[in-house]
Amino acid sequence: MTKYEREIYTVITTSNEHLTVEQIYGQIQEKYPKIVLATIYNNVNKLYEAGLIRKVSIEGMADRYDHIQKHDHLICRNCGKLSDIVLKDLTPSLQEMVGDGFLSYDLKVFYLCPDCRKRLNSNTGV
Amino acid sequence: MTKYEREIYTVITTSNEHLTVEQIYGQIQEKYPKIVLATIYNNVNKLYEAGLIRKVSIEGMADRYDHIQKHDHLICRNCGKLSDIVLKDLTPSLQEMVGDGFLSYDLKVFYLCPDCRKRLNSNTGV
DNA sequence: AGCATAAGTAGAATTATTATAAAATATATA
DNA sequence: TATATATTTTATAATAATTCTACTTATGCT
Repeated sequence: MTKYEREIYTVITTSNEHLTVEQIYGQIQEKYPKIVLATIYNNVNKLYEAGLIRKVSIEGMADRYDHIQKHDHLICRNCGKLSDIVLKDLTPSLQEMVGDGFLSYDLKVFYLCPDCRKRLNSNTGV
Repeated sequence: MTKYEREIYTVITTSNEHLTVEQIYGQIQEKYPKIVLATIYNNVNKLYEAGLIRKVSIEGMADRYDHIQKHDHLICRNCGKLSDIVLKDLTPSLQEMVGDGFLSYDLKVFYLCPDCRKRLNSNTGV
């Protein structure tokens, strides 16, 4: 692992958010102001291909990167807010499938986040 | 619904494949050689926003469009081949979640399709 | 027919991302 | 240590999918 690869890995895995390449770039820049965006792309791809990080693609947004601990994603249909979710009941059946010939799965659940629900409700009668 | 909207809708919903905008374009062109790609985009987006078709986005590939009947997707990790899958055991629990505050879900299962499995196995020792 | 609205066309623009070639840095070896 | 070799980074061009904008055409209504 090169210096930048390690730095980028740390940024991604210690963040509580799901960072885009731009956001990772911003954080690495604080420490290495001369770094170039392509370097972030290169290293993020290396990490992703090595299976050390996870990629989360959501409609209409740039790709985001995440740690690999198994969890699913909850996405607000309205604002795109992305959070982690652990579906205790489902995970066993899904995990069972994996191994049974399947390699992995990707589950996204859509909802309206509390903020959007409030906002949309208060707009109902207007 | 305009002429093209209807034509595009028919192409998408009667196809057994998961078509890209380019592929839809190709099919519509056979009948209307003068149609323009942007028109396909416009109408596909209209149909999608109206909830009449479904969008399937897969890493590294252009978006694909599909009918809305509920099913999940099975994707070959190697060649990207995309097929439909109905997970009888899981669907009820997922459907239960939906309605329980959740709006919908998107489940993709990754595997190696028979062709790729064969090909990769026969390369093992080389 | 005349006008309003919606739809389609043409092509430029945008955005995220990848590719490429040169320069810099790191590593290995004699 | 000096030199060769490989790897990484930089800088910038290229690409691909998609959206935007302005203009034109079609359609529906009075």
